[in-house]
Amino acid sequence: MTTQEQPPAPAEEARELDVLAQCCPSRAVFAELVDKWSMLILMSLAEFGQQRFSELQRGVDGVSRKMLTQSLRTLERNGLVKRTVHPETPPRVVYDLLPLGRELAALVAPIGRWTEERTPLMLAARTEFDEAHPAG
Amino acid sequence: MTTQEQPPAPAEEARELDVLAQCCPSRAVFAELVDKWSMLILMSLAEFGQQRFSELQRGVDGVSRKMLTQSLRTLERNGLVKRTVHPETPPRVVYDLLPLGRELAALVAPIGRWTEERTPLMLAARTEFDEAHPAG
DNA sequence: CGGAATCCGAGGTGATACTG
DNA sequence: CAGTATCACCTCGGATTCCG
Repeated sequence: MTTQEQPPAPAEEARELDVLAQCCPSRAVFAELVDKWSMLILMSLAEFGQQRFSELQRGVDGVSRKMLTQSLRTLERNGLVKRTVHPETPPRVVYDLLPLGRELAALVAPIGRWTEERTPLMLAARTEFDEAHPAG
Repeated sequence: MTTQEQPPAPAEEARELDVLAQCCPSRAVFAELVDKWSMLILMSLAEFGQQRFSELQRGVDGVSRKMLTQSLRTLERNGLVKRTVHPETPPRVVYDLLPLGRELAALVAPIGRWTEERTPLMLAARTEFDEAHPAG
């Protein structure tokens, strides 16, 4: 990507959008989406399809109602997730991925699978590291 | 993946993404790595190659020394990054990706590029959402 | 220069209670 | 059921200072 310094873009949107730069809007968006709960929610929705609030809370193990609500709101606000309220009694609220969310979920899933594959290696590395650094 | 001994396997219920289960070791690893700063650091190292501490601090815009140190330690401890101290004066410490880190960086980079591409869409979605939910 | 140590405020967590 | 509200924590992250 923007590996080498391009000549200063002449006030064009050809300007390098780099998430590494704090000033870039994409950086703030990145910080909002790259969140532990948000990514797990995306994975759950991508794997099991649309789910109710309580299903998500059970699916994404360990998430509190507060954080689940908050993360879903963020995902909804950025156009990644659709929230549908079915006016029944008791009420039924279903969350589903929008195209934008499906795109990101497709990129996130490999990280989940990679983590599962490589966890043994990383746990071994931890042990080695901790033995080499007994003090701290 | 399903590293640990399965308790009385409650029938099927075979999860494909163990990272969603709190009990699975990969979940804790995932939570450690899926961190804003860690991912930005990986992107910087992947894009610009090995870098010194101060270079990383300038490259990953906005990161404090504390969080940079902490994130680098975590990455080092899990075997993703190698820390090399050159005994000079002033001291020179260089960080570089290990194979494991290169693997993850390759998965993270697309998310960064995707964020940059889709930021305009998400900002638009935000505006729409905020207008539809004036109360908050 | 590359941290470690310290302090401190913001924000996440869990429990509980309440609403529509 | 799907939240919101509140409170008591307690961890996290930023700023500052000090050290080899």
